[in-house]
Amino acid sequence: MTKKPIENLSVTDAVTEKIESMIVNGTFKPGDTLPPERQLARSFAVSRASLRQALSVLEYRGLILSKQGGGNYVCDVIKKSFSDPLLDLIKRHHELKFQVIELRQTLECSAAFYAAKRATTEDRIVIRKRLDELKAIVTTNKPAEEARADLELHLAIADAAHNVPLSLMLRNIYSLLLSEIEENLRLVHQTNVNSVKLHGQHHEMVELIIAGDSEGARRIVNEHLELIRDTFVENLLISEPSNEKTRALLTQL
Amino acid sequence: MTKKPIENLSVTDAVTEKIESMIVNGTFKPGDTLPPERQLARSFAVSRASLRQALSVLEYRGLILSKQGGGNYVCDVIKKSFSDPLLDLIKRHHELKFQVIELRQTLECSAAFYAAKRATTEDRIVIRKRLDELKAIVTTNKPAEEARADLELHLAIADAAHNVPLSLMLRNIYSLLLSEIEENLRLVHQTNVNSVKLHGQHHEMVELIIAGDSEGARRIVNEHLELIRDTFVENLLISEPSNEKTRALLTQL
DNA sequence: TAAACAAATTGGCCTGACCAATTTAGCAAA
DNA sequence: TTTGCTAAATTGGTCAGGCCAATTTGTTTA
Repeated sequence: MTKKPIENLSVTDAVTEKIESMIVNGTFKPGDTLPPERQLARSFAVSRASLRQALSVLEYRGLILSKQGGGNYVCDVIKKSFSDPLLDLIKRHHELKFQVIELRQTLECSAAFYAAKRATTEDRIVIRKRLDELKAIVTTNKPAEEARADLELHLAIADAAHNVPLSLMLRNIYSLLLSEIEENLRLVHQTNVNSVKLHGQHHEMVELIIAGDSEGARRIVNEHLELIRDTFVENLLISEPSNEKTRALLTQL
Repeated sequence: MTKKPIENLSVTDAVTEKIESMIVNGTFKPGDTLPPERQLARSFAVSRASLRQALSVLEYRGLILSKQGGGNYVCDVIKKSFSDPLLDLIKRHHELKFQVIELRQTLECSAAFYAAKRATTEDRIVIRKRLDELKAIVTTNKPAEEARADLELHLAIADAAHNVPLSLMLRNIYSLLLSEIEENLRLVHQTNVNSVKLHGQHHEMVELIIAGDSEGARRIVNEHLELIRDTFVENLLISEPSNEKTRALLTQL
């Protein structure tokens, strides 16, 4: 006997699903205005408050748009919904981005440390290859591709650490920060000093890892991410110098 | 004259952002229960209906969880994003546990480092309280409760680091390792030397964090987890001495 | 000590009301 | 008729207060 999972839908959830399906199956078409809230609530036999809770979720999801005095409109462009709440959160809170970079620093330092200890011959070959590829791309001056190549190098190092959870976690962080990293690279390249420094660090960290100098590798990666972190903070200072959150951030350093 | 972009925030949206910020900046921590809706509404000077609309969006986004009669809880957001595949993996592959402990070591060292730098007065009070609770429980000789109290102390330290992703990640690791930690404690207590050492470390790490000695805190936590890691390995050696994976593990140290 | 009950707490839901933005209808002027 | 303005109706935004049901908490009882 297959036990049916108890239907634990709240009134609000039920209404949300109902309206959603009516939009999906074409009862309400994009651009349409929904019936007035009072009428809609009556037709669903729920209170206007519950209906409005449902509508607010639908609006957050980008399915409808509410205009005071106007009505509730079905959006013609279904906004891509964030499947990942954390990603969503980080996009809107800069101080979290800083924290993620900090976390990245923590994890990468360890990754380099263990990579220097445990990298196999194949690992070393891959790491060196990624470094060469990065160097080649740098000369073409294409920030997006460089960001990707940059990440590939760091990823190769992470994998060489032979710690699955560690490398999984870093992958997640990279995907979170990809656009951020592009932006940062652009900024780093505005000052030649930093640009040279960054590439020097890449070279050095690879050498140290391949040489098996775990403490040295940890140190150089720490410096590397220090530079990245500082660039990010500078970026913030330029774009939002007097922002409250920005100032709060600075007190933590 | 800088024209301010018109603040078109509805009451509901403003409340949503407010609560969200309070979660992000640590006013409400994962697992916390929010104040009752009526009280929260009063403190924001909005109606309960508006507050509830905000809460419903936050719940949809997976930031909080409402339980009728219970309260509104702050979720461990990260479960949905960072560690979902990770959790799966580790449950099915025992050899990953060692790597998780290693990851824990990495994360906790950083947590202690930042906690020493950033802990507020309240943080310090909580940390000291957790230590006292742990000490009290140690005398009762109940491994399960001691494991929980142990984790609570480490958790308090993680929270004091004021890095949301870091603390979320550690929470997941703890939940993953809870049973493992109990087992380890049992083992540690079989030798009085280690037992005394462990509790001494707890005491010392709290003192160093409260004193603001970030490097010292990092060092002592590293030693602490080194001891834990070694105990785990010894445990493996006892239970599966000639296991292939066990032997492979030893070559990595 | 532990189990069972009762009270207080808390979220879920509803009704009805008022305000503010928008739309609509009506009317007057060109 | 057309245009432009104004007032009324419509509609979403918010609030206040109330009742119900699930949960938690404290107390009593076996």
